[in-house]
Amino acid sequence: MLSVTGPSAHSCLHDRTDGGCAACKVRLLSVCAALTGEELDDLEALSQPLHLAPHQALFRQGDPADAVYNVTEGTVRLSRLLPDGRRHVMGFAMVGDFLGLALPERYTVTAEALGPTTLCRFDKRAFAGLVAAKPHLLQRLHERAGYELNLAQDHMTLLSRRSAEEKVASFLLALRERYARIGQTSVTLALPMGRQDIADHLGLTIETVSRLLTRLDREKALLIVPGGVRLVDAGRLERLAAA
Amino acid sequence: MLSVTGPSAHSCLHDRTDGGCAACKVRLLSVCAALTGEELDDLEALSQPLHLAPHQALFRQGDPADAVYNVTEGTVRLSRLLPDGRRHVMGFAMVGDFLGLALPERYTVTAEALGPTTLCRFDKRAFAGLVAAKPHLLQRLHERAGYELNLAQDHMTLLSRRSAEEKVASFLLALRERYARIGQTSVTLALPMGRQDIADHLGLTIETVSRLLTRLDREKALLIVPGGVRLVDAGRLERLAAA
DNA sequence: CGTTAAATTGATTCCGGTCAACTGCTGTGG
DNA sequence: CCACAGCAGTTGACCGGAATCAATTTAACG
Repeated sequence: MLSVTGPSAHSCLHDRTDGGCAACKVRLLSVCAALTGEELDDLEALSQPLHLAPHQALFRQGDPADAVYNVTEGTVRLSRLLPDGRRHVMGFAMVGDFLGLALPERYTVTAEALGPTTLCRFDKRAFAGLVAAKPHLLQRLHERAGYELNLAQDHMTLLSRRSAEEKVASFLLALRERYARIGQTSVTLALPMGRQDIADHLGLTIETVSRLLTRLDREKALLIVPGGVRLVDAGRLERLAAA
Repeated sequence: MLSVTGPSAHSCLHDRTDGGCAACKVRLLSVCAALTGEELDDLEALSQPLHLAPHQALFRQGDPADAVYNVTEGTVRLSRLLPDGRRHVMGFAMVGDFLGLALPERYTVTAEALGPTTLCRFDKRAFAGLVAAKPHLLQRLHERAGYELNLAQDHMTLLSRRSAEEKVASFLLALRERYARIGQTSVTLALPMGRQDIADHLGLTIETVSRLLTRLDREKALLIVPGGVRLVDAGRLERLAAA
């Protein structure tokens, strides 16, 4: 299906039989990194592995928020629907990302799996209890929230002050950056999301995204491959994005 | 100068001689609301009143972040400068707003006073110490960060998916909402920021903002007055913003 | 009153949106 | 095994909203 996604889905490492949180390969990427030893055992007692099929919704905008999640495999699309039907894709949660950072009453976005996805689910009340008991976990959540806020501000700047071409180039580079952060370094970039998702993320139309990708392909800045793009001339993209 | 800003600047109530934090009129609006009694005394010991003249910078993007602030009077413009000179105004901090929520290493935005402004300054190290000692203060900071994140997401949606007219209408209504939150309820809305600031906040040009305001004036949805606008037909603005 | 910055207004351009047709892939059922 | 339905993506023609360029008017202040 996706020819460039690398190793396919496997069982959730948060599953107790697999060694639990201590062995979780996304632990150091996630808020769980705030915890050690027996604290991890407490966390593990709360965790429930969860598997989503492609296009399956994890939760919807407006639903009462009864759980928080940690993505361990795959990609989740976070979006908002406007009253008139227009959609805005806030972002994409990838391996190590935490959903429900702010511990809100109700979810403010809809979360849907883009492909086969696994997560760790934590009951919100129980998790909130743990947070209340472990200040450095709260500390870590807050740091993460600050980081997210910063990303959100970057994205605002992108949305408000940049041309379509700059948006697409920045998007690809930001995605490469995120893959690098989770140890995926390849010139070929998987795009688990569709063109419409990219458009709704960048405030463009699907046609514009398509046109720009083909143009960048034609100009040999990248190569469109099934399920992703190969960044042939990353320097050129960087120049476009920086402008 | 501004004919609609109401009572003019007065001395910072965080000043010890004025009764200190306990008497601070913005306390319940700010993160300080997390604290009570003697904890407030601890906070107060750290607080330094600060006065800014119009257009004076509080800190600049990239500066080492050595303090956090609470706005007690006036309005602060938060902006980012892009390498090529384009500017994005992230938002406006008003009475009760906290600057430096995420306790970052370096400021990610530039903060400048729009008019005469007073703030409480807290040394960051000292404040961080207090936060570490008082989990419910951290809790409160984190709640606030979540709220900010939510606002940022709303604004992203606004920037990416709405027409110029919707942007301007939404901006005015959001501003009214914020004034209401701090007890300012008047049909006349003060606009302490200039047209260029509004444009840079909404991802528009100054000409477009000016044209739209004039049009809304001509259509009797609002009335442009020195230093602000009078919302004559708020219902109409709401219909425009909701679209 | 004169100087300067902010805001408004007008003419024109152009980027990205809209509408529409087409391509190609994938899966399904006869 | 092929026909075809259905959908994602691409491509083209055209249009329109906001940007750009350019004066001009208004307000602010010494």
